[in-house]
Amino acid sequence: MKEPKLFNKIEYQNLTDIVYNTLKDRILTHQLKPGLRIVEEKLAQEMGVSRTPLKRALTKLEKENLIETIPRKGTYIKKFTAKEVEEVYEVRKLMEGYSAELAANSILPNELKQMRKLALDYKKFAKERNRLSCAEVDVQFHETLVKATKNTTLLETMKSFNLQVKSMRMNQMNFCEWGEKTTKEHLSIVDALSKGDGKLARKLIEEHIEDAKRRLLKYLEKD
Amino acid sequence: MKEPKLFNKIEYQNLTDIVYNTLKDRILTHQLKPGLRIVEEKLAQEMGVSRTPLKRALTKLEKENLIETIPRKGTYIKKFTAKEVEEVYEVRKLMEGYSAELAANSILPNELKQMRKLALDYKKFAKERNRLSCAEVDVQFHETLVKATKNTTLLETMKSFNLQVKSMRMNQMNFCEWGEKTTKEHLSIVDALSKGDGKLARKLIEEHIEDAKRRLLKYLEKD
DNA sequence: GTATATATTATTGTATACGGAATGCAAAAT
DNA sequence: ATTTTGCATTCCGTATACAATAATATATAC
Repeated sequence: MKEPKLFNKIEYQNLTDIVYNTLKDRILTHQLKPGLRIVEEKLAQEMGVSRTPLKRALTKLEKENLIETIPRKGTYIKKFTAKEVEEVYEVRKLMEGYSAELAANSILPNELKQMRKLALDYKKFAKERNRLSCAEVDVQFHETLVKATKNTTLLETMKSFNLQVKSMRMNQMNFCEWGEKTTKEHLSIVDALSKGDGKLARKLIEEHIEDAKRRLLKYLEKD
Repeated sequence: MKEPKLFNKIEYQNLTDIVYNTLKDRILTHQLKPGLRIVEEKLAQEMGVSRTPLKRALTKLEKENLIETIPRKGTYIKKFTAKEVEEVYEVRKLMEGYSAELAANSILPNELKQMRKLALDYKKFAKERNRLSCAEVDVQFHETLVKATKNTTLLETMKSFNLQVKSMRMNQMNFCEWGEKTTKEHLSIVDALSKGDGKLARKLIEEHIEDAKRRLLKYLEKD
């Protein structure tokens, strides 16, 4: 008999982690703009911490390809080139195509349900022109798909990639314009999965990502 | 008219990078054994540096999944479970299968040449029972394949994975036993690539990695 | 003797200090 | 006018110091 827990473990967050998460958010939402130089002392003071935890947070972000550090020079918010966008989306296609085919046999009912919900949430947020929420729900949809493979390593890799994806498409102002289309595509992917049709699911998601890539690249060209 | 350069750029290596590279080597060769606890002060003294650069190096290694840090407790050399081995090898199959198919159309003559050389080097080292060199040459063979796709992002991801692969199979004492078989398989992959037969190259490398996975898992069971 | 409380030690997390490299600018030299 | 040099400033890399927490040992109560 399981007794209800009165308390959840309070998890200690060290300054490094807080700084890391805060910075990550500011970078992904482009409040810290790509190309910007980070001066450690200044930023540390603004955040009310010393350079020690800041530097550690920066080291982590560097490993995630969200900032670039040139030794003895400085650190800069990462600016993604068109080639990198192209490459990251290719890898996404690869990973998610594989996931779709595999997940068709292993996805759990509640995962299907969750994906359907996320697809509909997207529609709602798109109507409200809430870009940030659209982006977030979209990422979650795709991550749930990969999660359904039960391959934690793949999921972690995917998550790391999605950080870059978020930053890459942050500027895309017409993100919500495609709410209807995206939702329809997402739902048809869920459909294919629920029917256990892996080949179809793979085809659909690959096209879906390819589309998104093309839209994004076209958008970037205009800059 | 290009005048000959008298000087190459002197590249500065900061302590963090030196410590990072040294530790990485010791971890991958299991001179630092999986499960071992790292006490910062002690290790820093042994290496003759302060905790500052050491800590930064550890942060990097953590992002590469070579060590685990529990806040306020300690950091430990990563021990891989059978499930993780399984997962990493699945992702490898995915990435390299894709690379093989793609590379069949984009691989350059000198890349083909290099792969052939690496395959033969493997044979040589296997005869000499030089496990470390075998492992190194093997990794290079596979990385060259991915490099041939010209997708830098994919290559970087692959490299990061290969660090874990190296650690995972370090204990496998019978690594050289399979020199003949491995070399034959590597050469047949090069063959398929040189003929531009992407489908075949994919099939061959997927089987090759699947084989390696099975051997490794069987080996681990005995522990 | 076991369990609880307290003191001690070990170790991590963070702040600070300092040397030295990079940068920018003004003065000197060409 | 243009280049070069010297100097001041800014900023990064590293060492060190200190605070906070976890682990361990010791003492005390029952």
